[in-house]
Amino acid sequence: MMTADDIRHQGHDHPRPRSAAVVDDIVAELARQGYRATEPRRLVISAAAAQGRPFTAEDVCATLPCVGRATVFRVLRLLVDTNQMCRVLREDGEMRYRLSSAGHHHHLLCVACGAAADLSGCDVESRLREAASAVGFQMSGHWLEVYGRCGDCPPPPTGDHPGNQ
Amino acid sequence: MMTADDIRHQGHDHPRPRSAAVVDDIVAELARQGYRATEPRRLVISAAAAQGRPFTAEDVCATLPCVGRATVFRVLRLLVDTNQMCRVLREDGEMRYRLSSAGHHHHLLCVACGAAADLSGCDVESRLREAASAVGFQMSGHWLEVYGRCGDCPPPPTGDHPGNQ
DNA sequence: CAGGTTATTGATACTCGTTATCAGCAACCC
DNA sequence: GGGTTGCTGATAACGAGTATCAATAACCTG
Repeated sequence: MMTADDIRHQGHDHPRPRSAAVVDDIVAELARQGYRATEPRRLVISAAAAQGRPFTAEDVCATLPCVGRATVFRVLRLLVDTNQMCRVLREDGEMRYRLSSAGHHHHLLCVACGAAADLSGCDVESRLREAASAVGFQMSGHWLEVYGRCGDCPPPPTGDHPGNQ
Repeated sequence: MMTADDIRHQGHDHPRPRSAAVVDDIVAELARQGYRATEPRRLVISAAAAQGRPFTAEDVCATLPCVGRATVFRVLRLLVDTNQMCRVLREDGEMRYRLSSAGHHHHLLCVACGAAADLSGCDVESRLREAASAVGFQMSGHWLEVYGRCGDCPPPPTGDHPGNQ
C-alpha cells in the first residue's frame, strides 16, 4: 500500500518538499487536540495539499483508491471542524474544500481557471455591521466569496463583436 | 383539486390579498419570457410567497401534496433561473430559497428565528473590487450573506454565568 | 517492548436533495 | 374546437454525505 511518505517523496530527491511540512503541521495540530495520527489521515491531508484548487471529496477519493470513501469524508469533516480547512462556495452554489490558514478570511475565486486565493486585507466587517444595525440587526458573522479573473487568466471577450467568443 | 385561487383567498373576505399580486406578477414575467401559466406553477409560487422565511423545496412539497415533487423542484429552479427567486446560504452551509425582488442585494439572516431581510444599501462592491485588484484579480461578482440577530429576537445570553443557558 | 483500550477504519447500507426519463395531459395559438 | 408542444407526475436514478458495525491499529501503561 502506498504511504504518505511515498506521496511526499514522489519525484523529488530531497526528502521533505514543502507539502510535507504542511501535512505534519496539520497532523500535529490534530494530535494536540487528541486525535490520532493515522496513515489514512496523513494520506487525505497529503492529497488535499496536492490539489491545485478547491476540490471535492470525490477528487480526493479518486486520487486515493486505497482509502475508504467514508474515511475521506470523515477526515475532511474533521479538518473543517478543527479549522484547518474551509469550504468555499462557487458562484453556481457548489461547495468545495480548501486547505486554509486559520483565521477569518475570504476567497478570490477565478471563474476562468478555478483557482482560489485568500483575501485577508479587507475590512467589510465594520461596514456591514453599520449597515445591519441601521435596520435593527445585530451582526455576528458573515460569509463572503469574491468571483472574477485571476492575474494568470486572459481578460474575457468583450462580447460586442460576433466571432470572438 | 385545490387551486391557486383557493390558496389566495383562504381566510380572507377581500378577493385579492397582497400575495395574489406577487403571484400574478411572477406568472406574468414568466409568460413574458415564453413560459406557460400553469396551475402547478401558480400553486408553487403561492406557496413560496406564503413562507415566512427562507424555505426548502421540502417545505413547499409538504404544503402542496397535490403537486408532484419533480414539478416543485422544476418551478423553483425556473424561478431562480429567471431571477425571481434567490438562494440563500445559511451559516451552516445549507441552502434555502427565497422570493426576492430582482437586482443585486444581500441577506440579513437571523440565527435565532431564521427570518431573512434584504440588505441593499451597502457598498461593499467598490471596496472589494479595490482589494481584489490590488492582488491582480479582476472582480466580476460576489456572494455575501450576513448573519446575526434581527430586531425581534432577544439578545443572546452572555455565557459568563453558568445556568443561564 | 508486549498487551490492552479504544479511537479509527472500511464496506455497506442508507439518507437527503435534486435531476433524468417518459408517457399522458393541458396551455396556448389558430 | 383542435392540433402542437410545453408541462406534469410517477418513478428511477443520481451525487454528496452520514450511520452502522465488525475488524484493525494507535496509543498508553506497565
